[in-house]
Amino acid sequence: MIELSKAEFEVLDALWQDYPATASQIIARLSDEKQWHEKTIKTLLGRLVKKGALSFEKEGRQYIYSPCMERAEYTLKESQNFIERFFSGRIAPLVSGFAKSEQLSQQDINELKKVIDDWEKQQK
Amino acid sequence: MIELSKAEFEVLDALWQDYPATASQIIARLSDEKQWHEKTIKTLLGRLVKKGALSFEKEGRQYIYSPCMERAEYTLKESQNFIERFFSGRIAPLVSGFAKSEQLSQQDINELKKVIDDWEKQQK
DNA sequence: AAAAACTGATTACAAGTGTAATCCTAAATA
DNA sequence: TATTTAGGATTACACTTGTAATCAGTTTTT
Repeated sequence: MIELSKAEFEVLDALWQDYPATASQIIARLSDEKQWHEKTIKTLLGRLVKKGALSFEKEGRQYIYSPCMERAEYTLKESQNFIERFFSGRIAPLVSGFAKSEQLSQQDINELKKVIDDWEKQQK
Repeated sequence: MIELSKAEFEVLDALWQDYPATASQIIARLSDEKQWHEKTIKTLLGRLVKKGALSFEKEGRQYIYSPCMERAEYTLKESQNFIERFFSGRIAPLVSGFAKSEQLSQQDINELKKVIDDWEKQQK
């Protein structure tokens, strides 16, 4: 699995919002949430390319970036990894921890029910 | 939140197995799963103390270590953090991702149902 | 008592990370 | 055309992390 740092992920996440995109578009998107210097973001873009998380095409003297994988694919792998490390690969204890500490809303519960429902239909 | 590295967490996890414990007990526990040198584990213990994740008492010339927080408390915070970063704080999309990629077993589903059930009883 | 072994403390060192600044070249502007 | 500017490439630098080795003092062993 490609290992991304937190900052790298945030840049990739900005690209996932809408791609392909140029560096300056990505910088513009991030400027709302982060106080990163433009140079910082370019460094991170370079590292993402080096790690194989992004590809680009030249257009004039600019690069047009695209992610090399889908967000869902990446977050699924990260999730598996996380759940393996902290909960021996089982997902229920994570949810249970949230429930016990009253971190679950009725909406969460409804959404979870729907996920279960869909899963069961799928099995049939 | 105290930030622990992967290696640090594994050492702390070994301590959570049973504590208080001495360095050599922790080293013994870890020797099954990891090929870490004894010195490496002691370094990690030192870093955990420095970060405030462990405390110790002297007993003769040894230290008897204890974790400064419970495992459930730590994993809950990590989970919140994770879900915030990757799923904007909502837990269902994580579970849904697992479901879609066929990572959920019937047992997982049963456990999740139970969590939901308990939550609903709690609400009443 | 001298040597060996064990404990924690200190030091080491490369790779990764956050956070840019500087350099170099091409394009835009004055 | 001379200069400023915008883009990417290269360099920087402190802090963290993985992974120990060395040091220094105290028990054990011989």
